[in-house]
Amino acid sequence: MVRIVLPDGKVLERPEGVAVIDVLRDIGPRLARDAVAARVNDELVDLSTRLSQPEVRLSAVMLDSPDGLFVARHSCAHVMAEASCSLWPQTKLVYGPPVEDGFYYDIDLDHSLTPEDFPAIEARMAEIVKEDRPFTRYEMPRGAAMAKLLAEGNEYKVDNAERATGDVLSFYVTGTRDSGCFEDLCRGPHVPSTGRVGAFKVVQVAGAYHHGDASKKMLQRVYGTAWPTRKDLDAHLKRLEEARKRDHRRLGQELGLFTIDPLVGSGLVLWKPRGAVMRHALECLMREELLRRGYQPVYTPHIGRLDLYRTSGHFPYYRDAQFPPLYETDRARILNELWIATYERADGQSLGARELQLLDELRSADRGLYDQLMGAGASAGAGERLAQGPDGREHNLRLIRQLLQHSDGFLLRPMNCPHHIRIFAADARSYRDLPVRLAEFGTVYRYEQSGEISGMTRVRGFTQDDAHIFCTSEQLQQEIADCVDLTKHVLKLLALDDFRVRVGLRDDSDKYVGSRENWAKAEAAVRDAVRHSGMPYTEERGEAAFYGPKIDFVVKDCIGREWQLGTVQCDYNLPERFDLRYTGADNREHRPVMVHRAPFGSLERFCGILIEHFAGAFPVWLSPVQAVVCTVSERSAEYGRGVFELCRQAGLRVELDDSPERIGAKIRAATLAKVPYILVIGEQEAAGRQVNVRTREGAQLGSCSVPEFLVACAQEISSRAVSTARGPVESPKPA
RNA sequence: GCUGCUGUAGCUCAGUGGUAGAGCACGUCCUUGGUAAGGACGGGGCCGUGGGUUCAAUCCCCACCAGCAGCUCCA
Repeated sequence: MVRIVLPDGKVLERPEGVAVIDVLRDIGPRLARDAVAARVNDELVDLSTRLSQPEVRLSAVMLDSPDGLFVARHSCAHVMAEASCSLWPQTKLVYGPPVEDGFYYDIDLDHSLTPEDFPAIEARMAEIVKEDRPFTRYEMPRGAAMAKLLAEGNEYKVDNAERATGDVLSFYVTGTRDSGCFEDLCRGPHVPSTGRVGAFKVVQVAGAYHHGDASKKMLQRVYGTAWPTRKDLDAHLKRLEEARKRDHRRLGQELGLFTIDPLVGSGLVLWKPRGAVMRHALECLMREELLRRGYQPVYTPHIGRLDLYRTSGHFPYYRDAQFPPLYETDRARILNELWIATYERADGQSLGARELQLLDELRSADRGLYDQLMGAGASAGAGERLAQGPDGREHNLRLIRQLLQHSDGFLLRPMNCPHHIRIFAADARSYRDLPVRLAEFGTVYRYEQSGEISGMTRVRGFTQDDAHIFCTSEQLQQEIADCVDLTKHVLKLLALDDFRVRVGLRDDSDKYVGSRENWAKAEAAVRDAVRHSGMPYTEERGEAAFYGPKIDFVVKDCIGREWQLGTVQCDYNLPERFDLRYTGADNREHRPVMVHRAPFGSLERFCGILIEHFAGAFPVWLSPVQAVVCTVSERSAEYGRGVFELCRQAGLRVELDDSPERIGAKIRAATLAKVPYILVIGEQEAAGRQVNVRTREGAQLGSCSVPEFLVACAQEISSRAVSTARGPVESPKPA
């Protein structure tokens, strides 16, 4: 017998081998009819599953529950796969899991699918759904199953089977077993029949690498969405459409905030006046906070010598993500390329072909330098010869760097830290000076892959609200905690409360610098700080910076893509690479620790996210235009111009619309421009020396005097009152 | 970077193997109008760039550039 414990605590006893569906039927016919799957103990299973353990917990899974949708979407992926195989018999199926809001199926197909194919796929799916064939599971011993898959000749399924665990592999037939119906290697579970997958739609197709490996073949990934009912599907499609309306690329265009011009360059943001206003407001906010928290502003240039980045490790670590170096001279270019070729040569190998070629180039470009390098000239000592042997790598790297002292290349800076480090190093530092906190809105340049560039969120030139803290290891804990606090503070101020915290740690790859001990200390410090902050967080291996672990604040944009905003990073390694020191209380030299941190992250990305967060309807303190004076007719225009001037003198960002349009059109224009306050000025207002206040939400707040309005605005602005597009909008309350 | 799609007026988009259209925006004029669109007229286009096919290319083919979606990457 099997003891079956139901969610309400009731216990049923049934013979061993009883099917879940039969148990549900005994509980209630409607339950049995509506369930799409079941949870047995903690496992999701088919309704046809037979119970064999002596005691189990059992609950029915309904289509409209998260579990039910997960199962139905997976089943829907099978239906889509069957449709594809039916339309294009050469389709090779790869992998088709449920995902948030839907599912996808990766396929290998010579015909490249376009949205024009979707109606045919959907039509075929609808037929399969209408046939309402059962999902029938059958199992085979691993050996037999592998033989079957090999015979079928789909190398992807063979690969999937090899990766699957267990002695038994399962298949699902949409129909009865051996009926010749579509079947697929699959772990399951599935809904009882194809009629139960809900309302679906094929939404897009795009490329995807097999196993996410860029060196592997590119497959076609067909995305679908599925919901319990047609109504739910429509609501989802509607939500997507609404989300697209708040896309910062669209709103940035519509509201005139920024533009990106191919003539200037891909991924380079041009801030138009209105966008610049909101960025400036954010910068002011941050400056106030930094001064309050003991930071010191600095300014540094946007480029630096290559040798700076050799010291830091940025060059050549991230060379393919950097704009190519600027070279003063051809000999600097050749020497640099020689340095890179030498650097990339594995230890213990002799000079490579590239090195020899560059040496040839150097000989014809600059014989003197060549002789110096090769030791043939009279001035060169034997020790300066370019070492040919297997152990010459380190020697040659040093030698080339030495020769580059005369004329080097420059790099558009990919990060600000090396410049700030050199400011720290410029003075003798005592422990009494620490922590030193150097802050700068520092613009950096990274050569992002062309396919990655997107609006303001992924660009090639951006400004970080950056700062570097140099402190003792005793101070480290508090400094990290303060940075986390600052980041939380600004996110809260902007009502950006939908973020997650990610602690990025190193993995075993070779992209990290520094010793294990340094990393262990840094990771402990970061983990400790975030734990003390009380925020939920996830630890992710392989997400660290190359010099240290970090705490990232990650938000989603309006179409669900995740972006890193604020970051706090702990670094024992760059102080070592730059040989930073301070004098301790013991009058001995000590190594400081660094914290890299940027609460906004990049102003470009942050503003992009803010645009979407507020759907362009910024709080008054951030609004590019805070009020528009709209005159009703020429008769009130002069008074209107006076009101405009008064507002402007009071420091309000105000515009005047005294055009010959009708008042309705002016209000419409101001509303669409999402200006928070519209001041309607007619003869009545002129007679009473008042303004009539209307909000972009359409509320008419009545009339008040100009000073009253200005005081209310000033209060709203100085308090940095925030209302999101979702929530209610606070307004001044004119009399 | 990879796969696919797209590129026509400032913006959103029609369109055709015989050198182009709409709406919005913009300009001028008329209208003096009270809380989301008053009317008339007008200016504006190397049809992304470079090659090719063709008597003829915005349209067909190729390459490049740029944008979009996804994948991969992201200090």
